[in-house]
This record gives sequence, C-alpha cells and structure tokens, in this order.
Amino acid sequence: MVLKDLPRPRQHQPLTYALEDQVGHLLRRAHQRHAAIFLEGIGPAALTPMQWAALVTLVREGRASQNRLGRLTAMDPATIQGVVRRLRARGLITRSADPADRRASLLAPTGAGIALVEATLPAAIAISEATLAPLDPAERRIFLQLLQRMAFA
Amino acid sequence: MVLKDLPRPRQHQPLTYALEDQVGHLLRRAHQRHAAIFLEGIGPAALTPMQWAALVTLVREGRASQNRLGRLTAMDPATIQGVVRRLRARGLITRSADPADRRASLLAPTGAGIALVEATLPAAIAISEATLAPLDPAERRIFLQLLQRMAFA
DNA sequence: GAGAGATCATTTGTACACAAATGATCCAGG
DNA sequence: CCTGGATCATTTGTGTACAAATGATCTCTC
Repeated sequence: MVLKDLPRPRQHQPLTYALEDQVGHLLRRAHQRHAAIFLEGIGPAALTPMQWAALVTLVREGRASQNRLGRLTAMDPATIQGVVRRLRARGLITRSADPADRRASLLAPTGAGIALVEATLPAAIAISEATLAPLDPAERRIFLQLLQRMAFA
Repeated sequence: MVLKDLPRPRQHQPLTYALEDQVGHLLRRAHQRHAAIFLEGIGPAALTPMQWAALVTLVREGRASQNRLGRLTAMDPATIQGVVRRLRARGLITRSADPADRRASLLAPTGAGIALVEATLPAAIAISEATLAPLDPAERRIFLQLLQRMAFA
C-alpha cells in the first residue's frame, strides 16, 4: 500500500528487459541451433531428434510400454503417441500385447531399428560434439554440469 | 576398408550413448522447465512465451513489419504469422499498411498491449529469476555467458 | 526502364508439445 | 471381493517450428 505511493526510485526507465539476455530466449535459441545441427548431421537416417531419442532409448531398454518410453525421453503420452506411430510406420519398432497388463502394449525395436541405431550412433555423437563446438573442453564440462542442474532442478 | 577388418579397440561396448547426458536432450529439458515456469508465472496475462516475446519486442521497437518482428524474436515467417494473428485477435497489437512498402504491413502495440507489457514485466523478470534459481549468482553469470555462445555460435 | 533476384506475407504439410477428457484396466484397502 | 484412485493409451484442440511453394512488390544493375 504505502510503497505504491512512494516516488519511484528509478525515474521512468522505459524498459529494463532485454529479450536477448533472458535465459528462456537463450535456451530456445541454443535448442534451435542444436535442432539445425541435428537435421544436418543425421544424414540418410532421416530421423527427427525425438524419433532418435525414442529409438535409441528403446534399443537400450530392449522393450518398454509406450508411456514408459515417453517418460524416459521426457515426452507426454500425447506426444510419444505420434512419435511411436511414425517409427512403427517405418518398421523400426514393433508393438505387441503386454501379457501382464492388458492396458499396456509392449514396444520393441525391430532388427532394422537396431541396425539403424548402430549405423547412426557415430553421427549422433558427432552432432553432440558439433553442438558443443563453441566451447573448449573445460567450458563444456562446466556448461553441461550447470545445464544439467537447470534441466532437472 | 582395412580398418573395418581390424579387431575393435573397445571390445563390444553395447552403447556409449546416454541420452540423458547429451546436450540436445539437456537443452530440451531446460527449455521445457522454463516453459513450465513461464506458464505458471505469467499469471492473468495468459500469454505464451512467444506471444510475450513478440509483444515486448514490439513495444520496445514501437513498430515493425511482421517479418522483422519475426527476425527480432527468432521466429520464421510462418511462425510469427500465427503469433501475430493471436495477438491481433486479443487487441494487443494493430496492423496497418506501410506507406513505404506495399508488400509489408506495419505492426504496432495498442494501448492495451503496452499496458499489458508494463503490468506483466515484473512477472517476466521473476520468471527469468526462477528459471535461474538452481544456480548461485556466480554460476548464473558463467552459465549465461556460455549459453549465449551456444545459442549464437 | 526492364529484368533478375531479393524480400514481404501467406498457405500447406509435417512434427512436436501439452492440457484436458475419455474408456479400459489395474491395484490396494477395507 | 469390490470399489476408489491410479495408470495405460487415445483423442481433441491449441500453439509453436520449419520446409517449401506462391504471388506481390521492391531494388539493383545494366
């Protein structure tokens, strides 16, 4: 109440908010840049970042329910649904009934899916490298550590 | 050719690729977290991050063509089109013919748009603060500096 | 001053991203 | 057992994100 009536300390600063300096904007730009590097670097595999994430995770897990795969890759159920549909349409993963839970379906990579992951792994590693290229090794460690905390806090 | 036939140096490492450690994944998660904080923190203004970015930029610029506003906020022409349409539908910005260029249209914030930015600015600053909350002040400076380079390299 | 090439805005199509609602099924506590 | 709350997958609706194509207009250069 009282504070509102006091004279403003900063007299009439038009806008102390520079969009280009906001974390959110910088995170978005960095993510954009990574997506562009990914698109360029993934080559003939022609996978999107999310398709790659889902596929490589499923190969590592062996099999998983759709929602679980979504949790492992940070996609909500509505989003993982479309990603799985497209991977299935390309014959990279299969779906079968879960004998232990009639709500769930079991996803598993096909031979083609596993082969594609193996063939694409070097490109994926190169993409992460290229994304971090602006930083030297010491900076990369620091950045990744801080980014990790920003992501999971 | 020859290399392919040599024994593998790492004998049969199944997968040296942990999705959770990849920059791209961490950038996406951090961006997701920021979006959630934004949604929570923007309050009654009910703007999306991109709508806020476009509006606050237009208030700062005074007026701009649609494509230019897109460049200032890192949105391609197809994307800024929808953002502008929604801001116009809410009466926060207006569009008029550009006398100097008959292809372009001039966008400008309305009084309501300017008022909304002024009213929402504290929340926007708090959102950036909250996003950076996991880091102490020294870490924030380092992180923002490195992130800047990752975004614009 | 007449193209050639760039720029402005739009449209179409595909792919996330997430809120909200739905119906089927699971499971734990009474 | 059996029922209330959780979980599985889907659907609908809105909002980015971007490639590609289009038509109108601008501008530069010869």
